[in-house]
Amino acid sequence: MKRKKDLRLGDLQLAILQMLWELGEGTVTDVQEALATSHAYTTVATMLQKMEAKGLVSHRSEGRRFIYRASVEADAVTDSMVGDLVDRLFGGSVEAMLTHLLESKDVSTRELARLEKLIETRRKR
Amino acid sequence: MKRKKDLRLGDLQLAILQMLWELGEGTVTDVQEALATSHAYTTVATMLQKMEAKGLVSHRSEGRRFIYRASVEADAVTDSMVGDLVDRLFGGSVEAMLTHLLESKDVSTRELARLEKLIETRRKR
DNA sequence: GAGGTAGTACTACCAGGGTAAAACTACCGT
DNA sequence: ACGGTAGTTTTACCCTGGTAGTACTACCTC
Repeated sequence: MKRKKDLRLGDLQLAILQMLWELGEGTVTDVQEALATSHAYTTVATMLQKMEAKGLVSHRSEGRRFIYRASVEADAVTDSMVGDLVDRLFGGSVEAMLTHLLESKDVSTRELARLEKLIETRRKR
Repeated sequence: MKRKKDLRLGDLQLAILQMLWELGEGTVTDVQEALATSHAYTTVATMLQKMEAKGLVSHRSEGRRFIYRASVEADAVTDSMVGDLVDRLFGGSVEAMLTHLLESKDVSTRELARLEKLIETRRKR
């Protein structure tokens, strides 16, 4: 019941992946411009290199420039990171995490209704 | 709507805090022995020093040894770390996080019932 | 009071995320 | 054909978490 890869990504790496998931693929410039926070061109390029070395992204050449794409799926990363936190903070109990979120966080009444519906359909399986 | 301190603690630091929350307070040896994973005495001691510098723990002397205690509350840390992940992965939407957990994770039917009840009481406020 | 011991303090690394300048290179336009 | 420029590659830091050996020191015991 253990995730094979335990990804714990920093802000920049995660943001870059998110951009690539959104764009499908893109050059360094594409990614750099798409990022919410401002980073030097070379910072993004370096990060992409490091990420490629780790197998998070891959690239193909088009002329002399690189077109990057994510080589991990969004779901896998989300699952891994959420799971990691559930493990670390709630001893692996998803229920505990859910309870925590429902109890202490600001969830609107409308959202609560939506969630109830979600649970309903979820229970029918 | 921003948390003042964005804590992103590593495994050891979090584990140490958890031990201190559980024990109330303790010496280096206490903490070291309470940890699930094995670490050299000095590793724990060094980490405690670093954590004190950051204001995560504090100590008083008793004879020549230090008694450490957490100076941050469990809730604050949990909130901060969960909130951080919600921000990073779900654009700040607690609802999205909840949906994710309900959809993709293994939650038993009994738990779903419990959660429904929780939502019920939660809605009454 | 001399020596072991239980503590803390100091010092030193490593890895990884992040940052970015500087160097190199291939191409493009005039 | 030559210079600028759009790209990549190289190099070099910083910071933090983690790891732990070594050094120092106070105390306790015989």
